[in-house]
Amino acid sequence: MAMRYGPGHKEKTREKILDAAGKAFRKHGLEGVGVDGVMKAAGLTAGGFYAHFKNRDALVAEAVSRPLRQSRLLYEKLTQGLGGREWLGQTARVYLSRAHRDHPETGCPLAALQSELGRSGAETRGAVEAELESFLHLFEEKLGKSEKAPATDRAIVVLAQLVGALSLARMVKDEKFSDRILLACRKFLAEEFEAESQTSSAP
Amino acid sequence: MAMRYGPGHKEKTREKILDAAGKAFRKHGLEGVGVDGVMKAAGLTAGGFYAHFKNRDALVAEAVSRPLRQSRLLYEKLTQGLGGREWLGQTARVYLSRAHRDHPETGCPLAALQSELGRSGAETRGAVEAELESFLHLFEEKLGKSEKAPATDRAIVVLAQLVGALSLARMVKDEKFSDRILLACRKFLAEEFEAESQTSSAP
DNA sequence: TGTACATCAGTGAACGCGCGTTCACTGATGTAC
DNA sequence: TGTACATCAGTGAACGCGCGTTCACTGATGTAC
Repeated sequence: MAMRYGPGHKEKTREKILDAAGKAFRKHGLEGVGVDGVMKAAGLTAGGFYAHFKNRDALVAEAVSRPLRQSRLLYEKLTQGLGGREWLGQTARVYLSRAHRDHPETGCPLAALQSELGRSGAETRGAVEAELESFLHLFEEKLGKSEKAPATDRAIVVLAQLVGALSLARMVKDEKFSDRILLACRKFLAEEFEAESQTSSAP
Repeated sequence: MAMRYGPGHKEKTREKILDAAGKAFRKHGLEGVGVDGVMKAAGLTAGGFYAHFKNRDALVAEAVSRPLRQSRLLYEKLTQGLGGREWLGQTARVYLSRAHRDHPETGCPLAALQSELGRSGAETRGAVEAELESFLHLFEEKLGKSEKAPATDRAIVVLAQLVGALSLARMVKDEKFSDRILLACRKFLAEEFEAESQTSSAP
């Protein structure tokens, strides 16, 4: 019972697979779900997979970098006009929220797959690095430089803080403890990080 | 050709397995190496494994929490007498070093296994959480409180920064870029983090 | 408009392989006499 | 001191299972006449 509806539908199926894979990998890890599981989640059977992707590695690279790119584009729109402390406060509040912590499957792939990405092949690592640089450029623009550190360094520190804090919060078992980690780091970024920072709001 | 040398040798074999597993898991991930691979790395055959551990999960829990505990005990000795800025500067220099980045197999399990730990079973997560709390207590003592934040919050922020920065540095492909991540976060911790902190050096 | 055919996205069974785990066996050590 | 036996850490073959990948097949769609 094959269901096909004219041209353009292969592309839609491909996107369904990528969406399912993106969620499954973030939820269960890059090795926690197989081709069969991804295809089942997309409402398909395993055999059809190779009509869309060369092999499993190609799927991983795309399924990780795609949501990174998508959320950056969305995020650029959402924070348009914001900059400096205002921007940082809102970013920290959203990124270090309980909702984000409890739903890795729709959240940041960097935090969800951190250690596994460090061990991934060249294809995946390259795609991730490019997206990571784009995020840093955005952060630089929003944060600006300070008396002591250039904008790039400040962007790196903020990104490391965000990603590290969310990972720690997901690692601990006790929910109160986890909440405290989120709150402490959110407060730090919103209230203490380089209080004298020069804002350079985007146009 | 079984090699056995009297009492106490089973315990030594068990430790050899744990050492091999600790390194292998940090290098290849919790799912990147199997019982067979761990036993081979320890110079043994797969079958003998179950004389030492109930099952694979029991090995994982112990192989992750043991190096955490060991490095904390060592680290407590090494930083005895230090506190405040001096302590933080040295900690950042060692943790965010290129040597640490390039050798996850002997480094911090939190950074090496971050995302996988977030998905581990209750046994592993519980063991990790206990060790993580011990580290935070040590950090609190060393850092002390500031005008704006209690010691616990400051300890959490520093730990998140360390773990997040090392993970980012391991994720990117370009070495110069990776070096810059380490340097930026090291500088931040050593020179900018709450410059007016009250030191409370351990006795 | 209606029939015959080509296309090709998706199916589902099959493959070889490595995994975690089990178990009958081996053989060096420590003990009994 | 010397021989016979019990112990038990470690061996290695075997198991059932799920993985990534292949491939002959299916059947709804679009096209030709």
